[in-house]
Amino acid sequence: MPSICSEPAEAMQKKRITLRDVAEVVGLHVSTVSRALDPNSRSSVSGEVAARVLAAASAMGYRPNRMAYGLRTNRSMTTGIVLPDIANVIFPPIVRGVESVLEAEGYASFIVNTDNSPRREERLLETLLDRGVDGVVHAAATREDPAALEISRQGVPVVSVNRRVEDTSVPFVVNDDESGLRQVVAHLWDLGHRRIGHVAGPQDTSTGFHRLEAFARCCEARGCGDGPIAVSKAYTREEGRRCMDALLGQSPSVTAVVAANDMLALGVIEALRARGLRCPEDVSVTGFNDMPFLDLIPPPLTTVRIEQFDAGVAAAGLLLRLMRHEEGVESVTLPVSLRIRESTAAA
Amino acid sequence: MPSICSEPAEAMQKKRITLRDVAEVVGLHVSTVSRALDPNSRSSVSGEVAARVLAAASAMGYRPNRMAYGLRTNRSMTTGIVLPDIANVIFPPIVRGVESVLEAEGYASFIVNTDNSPRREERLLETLLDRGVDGVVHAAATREDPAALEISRQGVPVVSVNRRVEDTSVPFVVNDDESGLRQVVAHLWDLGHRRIGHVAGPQDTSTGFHRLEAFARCCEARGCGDGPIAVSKAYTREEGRRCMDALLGQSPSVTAVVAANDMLALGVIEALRARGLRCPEDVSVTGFNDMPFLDLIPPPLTTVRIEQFDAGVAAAGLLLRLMRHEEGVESVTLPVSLRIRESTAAA
DNA sequence: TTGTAAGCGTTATCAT
DNA sequence: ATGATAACGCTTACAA
Repeated sequence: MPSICSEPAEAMQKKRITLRDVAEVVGLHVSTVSRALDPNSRSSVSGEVAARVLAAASAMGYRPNRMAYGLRTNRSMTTGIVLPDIANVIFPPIVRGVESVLEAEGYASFIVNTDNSPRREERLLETLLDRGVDGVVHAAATREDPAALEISRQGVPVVSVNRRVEDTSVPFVVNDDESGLRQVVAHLWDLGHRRIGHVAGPQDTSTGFHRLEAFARCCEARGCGDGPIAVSKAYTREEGRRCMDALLGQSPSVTAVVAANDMLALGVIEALRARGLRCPEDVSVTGFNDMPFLDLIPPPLTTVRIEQFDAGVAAAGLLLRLMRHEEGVESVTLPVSLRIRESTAAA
Repeated sequence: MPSICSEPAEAMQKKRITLRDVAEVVGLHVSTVSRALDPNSRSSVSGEVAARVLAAASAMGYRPNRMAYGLRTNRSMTTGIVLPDIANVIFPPIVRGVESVLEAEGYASFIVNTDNSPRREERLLETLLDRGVDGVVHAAATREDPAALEISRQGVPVVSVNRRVEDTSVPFVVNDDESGLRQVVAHLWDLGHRRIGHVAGPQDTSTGFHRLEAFARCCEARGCGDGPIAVSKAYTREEGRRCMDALLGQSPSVTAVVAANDMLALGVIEALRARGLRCPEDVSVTGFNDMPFLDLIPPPLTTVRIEQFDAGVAAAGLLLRLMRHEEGVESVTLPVSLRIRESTAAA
């Protein structure tokens, strides 16, 4: 098929410049060019050559082929961020925190969304590994997370953030759920509430589980351990509504409800409103997370502030150390603080 | 270093199974195994062999190395989704729409977040291409988007969604901004408003630009073309507040304000409130997008409903056709509808 | 139907 | 300081 010039101006799919192209132009061997281009081995090449190669490469618009690089080195300079729910506004700040440190180190981050499905989680983790990510920040971990444990065991650096896997072989950055719940219950107790209910989070998440545990312990300690509890299946408004309905059916006399997070709390307040009950006049409600947008939604929610961005930063820090095979990477628990607003009032 | 068994049980980094490993086990050549595993060329291998290979591969937990596959075939079965703002809740439904069709076709999607920075956008697009994505769904396109145009020109399949690039070489799925704005202005006019202001979106986005154009045209046609206009630099609450302050300074007599999207509208209402003005009693306000959460924020916002999930589905459909090199991939404009709620009232 | 071998674009290990 | 060469794991003509 002898064609003088078969390129239609349209689809000028100009072939990507490779190392060989650069080598030909500068009249050197590809290996020399490779060395000149790699900051680490640049020292083993003459200054004159380094300069010439660098100039030619940038002039020609050379961009290394990451596939080839990855195949050869088994590194991709890419990390994955696994989110349980892309629509939950507490995660963007975490993502920003993670990216702020990883980008500075030359890593690109790909975000994936499990929609709280373990099957999707497993699939997506596989996908990420197939694409050769060097590490994973996991914000969608469950307490027993076979998929996360498996890849961690295989030697893939994984750090969970916000939630943790009970098996401590996966380092984590979490918020002090226990302390947060203690502060919330103390606050309600001080307001005179003696019949306090709890809309718990999904029990396969560490947050849901530990907040429920802390709630029970605090109430027990104060002698009001008989408050009603409803366990949600997901951190959504819908589940908040459903659980609150169940709670009220079971025990109409509650004067306060501790929700395991803000989303659930919003659902709780909706359920209250649907029954003609008001918050906080009839029932006090608390959340957890202090998510964005809360300031626009009445009543201003009393909640537990967590430092989302900082958690992301910390998680990325751990991941970096893991990826560098450093020793003694310790999990961290970040402090939280109670934000008293208008959804809680005297009993 | 003669070690009988140097593997510490700890770091049992069991080497990844390769095609060769499978080939050895079944006693066949790698090429035969490769053919047996590829549904397309499986026909050229005996049924018995196919079965044996498939069994062995799954028993051994074989997972193909995408890097090698990609290096060889120049395909990665991966697509990128570029978002302008991961914290904006209108994008999750779009992402879900995109994923719903791409996943069914075997593609994994990686989400990246530009934070509205053209520099980040350029960097992230490069990152995605370096990692060998087969196509890009671009929700962060600007009207003149050098980076998007460049990769599109290079032959990378790109579809923009929600926003469009003016240069039509990048196919798009957008909402009918013009119609939406016409409906909004007609609604306000019918309510008796004659002095209508506009808080416009960033003029480097097609949404901001075309909504402003449509606003001006509609007002002109009705003889109230002298309403004040403030142009925002980003679709955020903060910018909404700032622009509304400017608008009121410039022209305190407006009785209605059309915001270019819901985020801006929320800021507008905040600015109003800060001055002791009420919505809708003193000033009517409208938004655009009908984003999630709006139902919880008072007053219920009159806005333009766009079908976010559908837009994602449509965009993914176009992208698939592009990736298959099909002809005649046509951009689409989706219909919108006015949602009249309580943020608008008689003048 | 199966095997052979080349090659995708790199980096790393030699030798020069 | 630079060049030759092998190898990473896979696909795909081509040969048998």
